[in-house]
Amino acid sequence: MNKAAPNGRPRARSSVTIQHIAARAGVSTATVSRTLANPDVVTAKTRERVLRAVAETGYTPNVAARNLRARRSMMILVVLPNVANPFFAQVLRGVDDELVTAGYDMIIGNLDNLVAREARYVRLAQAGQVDGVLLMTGRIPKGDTRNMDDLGLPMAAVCAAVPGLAAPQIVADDRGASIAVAKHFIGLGHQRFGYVSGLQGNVNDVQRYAGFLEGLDAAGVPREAVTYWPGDFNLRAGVEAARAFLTLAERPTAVYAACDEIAIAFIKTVSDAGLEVPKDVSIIGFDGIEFAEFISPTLTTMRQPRYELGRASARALLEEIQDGGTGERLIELPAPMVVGDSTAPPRPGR
Amino acid sequence: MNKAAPNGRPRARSSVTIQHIAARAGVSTATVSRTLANPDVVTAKTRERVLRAVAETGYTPNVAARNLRARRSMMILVVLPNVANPFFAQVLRGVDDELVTAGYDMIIGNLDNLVAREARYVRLAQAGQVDGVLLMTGRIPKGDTRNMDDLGLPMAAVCAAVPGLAAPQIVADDRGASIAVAKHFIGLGHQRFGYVSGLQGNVNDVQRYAGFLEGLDAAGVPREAVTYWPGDFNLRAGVEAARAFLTLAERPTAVYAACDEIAIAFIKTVSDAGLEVPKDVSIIGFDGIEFAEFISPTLTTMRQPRYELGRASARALLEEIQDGGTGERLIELPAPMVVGDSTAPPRPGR
DNA sequence: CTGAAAGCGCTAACAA
DNA sequence: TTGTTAGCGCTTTCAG
Repeated sequence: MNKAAPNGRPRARSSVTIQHIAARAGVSTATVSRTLANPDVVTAKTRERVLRAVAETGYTPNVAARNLRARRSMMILVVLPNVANPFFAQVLRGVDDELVTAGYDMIIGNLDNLVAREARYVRLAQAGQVDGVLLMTGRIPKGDTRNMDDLGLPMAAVCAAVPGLAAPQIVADDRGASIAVAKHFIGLGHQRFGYVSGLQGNVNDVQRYAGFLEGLDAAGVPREAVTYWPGDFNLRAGVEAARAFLTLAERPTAVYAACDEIAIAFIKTVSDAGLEVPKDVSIIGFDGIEFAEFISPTLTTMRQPRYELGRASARALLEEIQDGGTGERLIELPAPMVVGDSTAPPRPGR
Repeated sequence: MNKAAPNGRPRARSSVTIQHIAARAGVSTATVSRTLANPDVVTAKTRERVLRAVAETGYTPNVAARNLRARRSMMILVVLPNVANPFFAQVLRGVDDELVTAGYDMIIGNLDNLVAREARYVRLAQAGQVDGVLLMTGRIPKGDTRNMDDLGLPMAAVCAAVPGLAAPQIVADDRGASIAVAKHFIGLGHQRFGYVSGLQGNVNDVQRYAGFLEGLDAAGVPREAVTYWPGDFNLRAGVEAARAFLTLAERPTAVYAACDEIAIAFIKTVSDAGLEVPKDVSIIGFDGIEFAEFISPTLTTMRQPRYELGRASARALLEEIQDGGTGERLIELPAPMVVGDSTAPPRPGR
């Protein structure tokens, strides 16, 4: 038992080790280990004595020692673009629920949208700190010497597909949902369209834009009928796109936003400028965040099954860990439309 | 749960160890270790040889071994009520930013609002898995045998104060902010008030309600002039409170909501019922979430410095770890009012 | 400045 | 069924 360390030395922790338990129960350390890992393999009497000793002392096995010896950590690394983004918070809950049941915990690898931060987590993974990696970033984290996919570590991707990754990928059907958006607008009679993008180059954004164009194209809408405003996945982008929209002489009557935040900010901005939604302009968002139904007008949006995305991906990752990698496979969950009051036919004559 | 991969041994990880580096560089393992931990202590020539060997092999020290030997993990456990709550997501970003600079990573202990889940994380902490614990829950997690504060582990609390915890606590000034809310309403001329609570018994909620009453009391408002609606910190609570509000014959003209979600849902619900905000009823929320300024009318709210709460608490925890515990101390960050369009004087004659 | 050697606490062969 | 024993890969005295 070491005493209070003055200068940054490790303080006293749970100082009771497997040795103490062994001594107290009058058995070997191996028996203690067995009792804890596999109770049925020891006699009832032994088990009882060991467990009593454990209870009396409040013993908990040292994880570092166990990890070192057993070569596993029961930890999963979750790499995500930005912890502050509420979207991922929901997904994380699904991930956590699934991991906890399997006895795993999660380490958060927050990139804060900075590519430079990737290397840190590659290092962490390479150091044997985790048993698996869940990618929410849509790309393979780059390390100093090796990349995340070069570690022989079980992986899975969620939310954003990673091109060329040989691992399970669980994503929403961005393209299909976006085709549905186009169809919905077309069905209402719109003829001039706008798209406010998410982060440039983001896989989801690319898919959504592509799907939207595809859907419009199928209805014979020419590409020139679509105005594109670049953005990112934040509220600010909606404000800026709306301002650009307002300066237009001949405005689109139907705008598709890459996420709900953008859509909500767009609505707010054009409303403040005196336009009416949906009479003057219809808007559809993406994600189906909770706030969508608490603004006025309520937002028409494509609902991503965030919790289920989290669960499914965690489950897939656990399977990778257990089965040693059943490997590549793409699971696309549908993102159904939730119709709100932000969409309507265009004003006559528009 | 099974521990070993079905098909034999654990998969190949970073198989290069300090031994390999030592051999390759023609030095002892001790020298390799020193070079990596403290480069200045070896000669330039030695350093160069070791670092080359490291670079050539892509060697990364095994963390479990290091943890075991060094008795530290460079991991912080963050216990939070609910990962899915966007409020905490922001705080987490502050925490992460601070931890990363100090070389720490974080493990998320998500309680999912379930007290029963606490024990799991007490165990994790007791197992030496982390160097410190950050509590966002407003209570001390209870374990099977011991509680979180009984582990001799550095701790800090953030967002919600933990009564009787001998550790730094970093919170927003709920009480002071709520007094300001009362004053603001009073200044506008209101005389009948409502309060929609957060989760029953939650420290923050208790403080906010107390502060609100205190502020009203100071202005001579009798307790009967305040209607209380129980809730939790979710949108749904705002809907329910609003419905109750609508049934009242003589309605409050000023409502204070324990968080912005509640306020937003309240506004939506009463607006849909034909009332005008703020003409018929003024509303103030708490937190200052981003959406507050993107609804109509924009929300008056008390802005919590979420990112800063995260940073400050992480910093305090790191100090605890380094200084061996400077201990108990309460830091209250101000939560300034952001005035929106949801507050105004009551209609004449009300 | 460097090397030898002793473990950190635990698990898993292998014996008994 | 249980004990003995040999490490897992690393850091850190203690000598040299």
